[in-house]
Amino acid sequence: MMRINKLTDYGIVVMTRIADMDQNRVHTAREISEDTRIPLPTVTRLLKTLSGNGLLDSQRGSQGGYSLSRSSEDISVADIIETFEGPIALTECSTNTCECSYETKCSVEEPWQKINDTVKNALEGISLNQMTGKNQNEGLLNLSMNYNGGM
Amino acid sequence: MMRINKLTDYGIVVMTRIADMDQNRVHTAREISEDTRIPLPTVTRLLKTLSGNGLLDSQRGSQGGYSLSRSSEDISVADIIETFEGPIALTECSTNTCECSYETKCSVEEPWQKINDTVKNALEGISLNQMTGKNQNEGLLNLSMNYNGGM
DNA sequence: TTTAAATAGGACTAATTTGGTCCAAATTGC
DNA sequence: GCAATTTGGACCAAATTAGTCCTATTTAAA
Repeated sequence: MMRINKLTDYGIVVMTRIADMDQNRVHTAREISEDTRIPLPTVTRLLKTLSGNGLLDSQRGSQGGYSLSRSSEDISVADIIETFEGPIALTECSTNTCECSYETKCSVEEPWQKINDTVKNALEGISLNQMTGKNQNEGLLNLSMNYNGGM
Repeated sequence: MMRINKLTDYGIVVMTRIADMDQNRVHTAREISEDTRIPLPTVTRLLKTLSGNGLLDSQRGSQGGYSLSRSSEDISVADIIETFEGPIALTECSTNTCECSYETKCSVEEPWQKINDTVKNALEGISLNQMTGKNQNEGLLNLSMNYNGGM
């Protein structure tokens, strides 16, 4: 548990898949559905959300489809998660709209901010490019170096 | 979004509160409920879970109650989260029971493992002691130093 | 200009998870 | 024995999430 939502997970799969495809043409929802085996209606919704949030460019009409709005190096896992789930925040308390119905909750607010920042930075450090097949090893290497270096 | 559950959040509040209390005696569910303003039945359940997982010691009967099973320095936020939510894993794929119904999902499995490790390590680095009022500043300082040093 | 192939937007339902409450049993100290 | 606790488990209500479907709009090509 402490999971990201299933749709977010699918969203990352879909984006990864598009990043792996030919960048010189657009890809239709149907094509991506067949490719990932995620049901078409669901893929449709994912793509709408992703393009609505600027991670994908869309082209309507016949011969239309979707493509990455920027290079896969410039799209992070955090970008995708935030598209589906809003700002990365493990507790309500760590958002600015905190109401803190229970007194003591507030004493843990500041530590939570830092915890969230840590998680957020970790996720921002993973690019879509690192999730794709070809660049997988490089990506992993970088991540573990960055992380272990600090601890 | 991408939240830990409310009960987990409460669990951290409760544990923090107990860590802030007199360590020389046990504390009843009623006392903790009044202190945190979390309803008694809910507190009862939280405490049962926490003691069942070894984070609290329990003493039955009259004059009974709960106390930390070990020093607040030796209990991490990760310990508490895992008590309520099981192993820290942002996606199903990152647990060993992954079924991977969609082919492409598997190509993102390894990166996810690393992402989870990063998050997990961050949470393991925060002790309950750091969440309490008195030691708050020290704790925060350590966390941010650890983290920023690496990136 | 018509048609077919796409995306866009939003409503809706079913399934799942979560939060919260309650009850009966076991334990312990007075 | 009695009162104060924890223990274990069942249970229901509320909220969230997943998934589907329908209609409108846009575009390219026949």
